[in-house]
Amino acid sequence: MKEHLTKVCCRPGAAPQEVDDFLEHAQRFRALSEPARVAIVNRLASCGESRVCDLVEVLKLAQPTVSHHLRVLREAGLIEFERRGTCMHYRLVPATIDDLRSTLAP
Amino acid sequence: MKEHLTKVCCRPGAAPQEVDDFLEHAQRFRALSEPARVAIVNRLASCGESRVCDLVEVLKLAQPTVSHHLRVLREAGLIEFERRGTCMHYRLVPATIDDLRSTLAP
DNA sequence: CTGTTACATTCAGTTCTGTCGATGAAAGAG
DNA sequence: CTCTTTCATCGACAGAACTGAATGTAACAG
Repeated sequence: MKEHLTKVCCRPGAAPQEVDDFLEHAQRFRALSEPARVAIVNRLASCGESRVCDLVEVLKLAQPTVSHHLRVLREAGLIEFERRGTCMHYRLVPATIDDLRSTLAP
Repeated sequence: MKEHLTKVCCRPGAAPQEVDDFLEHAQRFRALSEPARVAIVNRLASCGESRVCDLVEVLKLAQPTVSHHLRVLREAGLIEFERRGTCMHYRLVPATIDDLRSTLAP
């Protein structure tokens, strides 16, 4: 009695959809799975740009910790930076944000 | 020389926006930070409903592992279930998905 | 050159999380 | 009642990740 009456997939023509196919999406969601990183994204969204020293002051976290979170967001493609003098100016990458939002669309 | 010339927040009238204020958003993003869980949400979105045994077959993961992921998604409010006989039928909670998507809006 | 500022990286400690075998609970079938 | 099926929970382990002190690096001032 191994056979199931219901089909495994409701849409026979759809792609196989293995678990690994969703690795990239999961990695971007993971970048937003920490309150500090959501706070960073929120600030960049409202300010347009922020320096690291400002983020350290706002988030009340140690500077290496903030740099760590910025690296995670950067590697996920959610933010980018530009050097001006000794300061690093971070800003959002709207295209990635939009792409992530569209994956939640019905 | 402690004082900065630039304001800490670009929008003086905005809320304080502490790190902990984003804890709830981060928790929901965390629920989607695993490929298996994104795959579950994707399947529920396309099938409307799935039993646990079907998800085990599709995801090729052990049954306790799938139950664990379902619990994470359930506690995040992203999915809900209904018992029919001995089977548990899981489905999405569209309101939570929509709410999460709106947090990524500009 | 030296010193300072702003930031990244390294390292170590702690906590968290995915995975699955073993077990338990709930609902039928007979 | 017993047996089977379906799923949740428990327990343990390996790997991942957050945090921050110490250190390294790059740019600028003097």
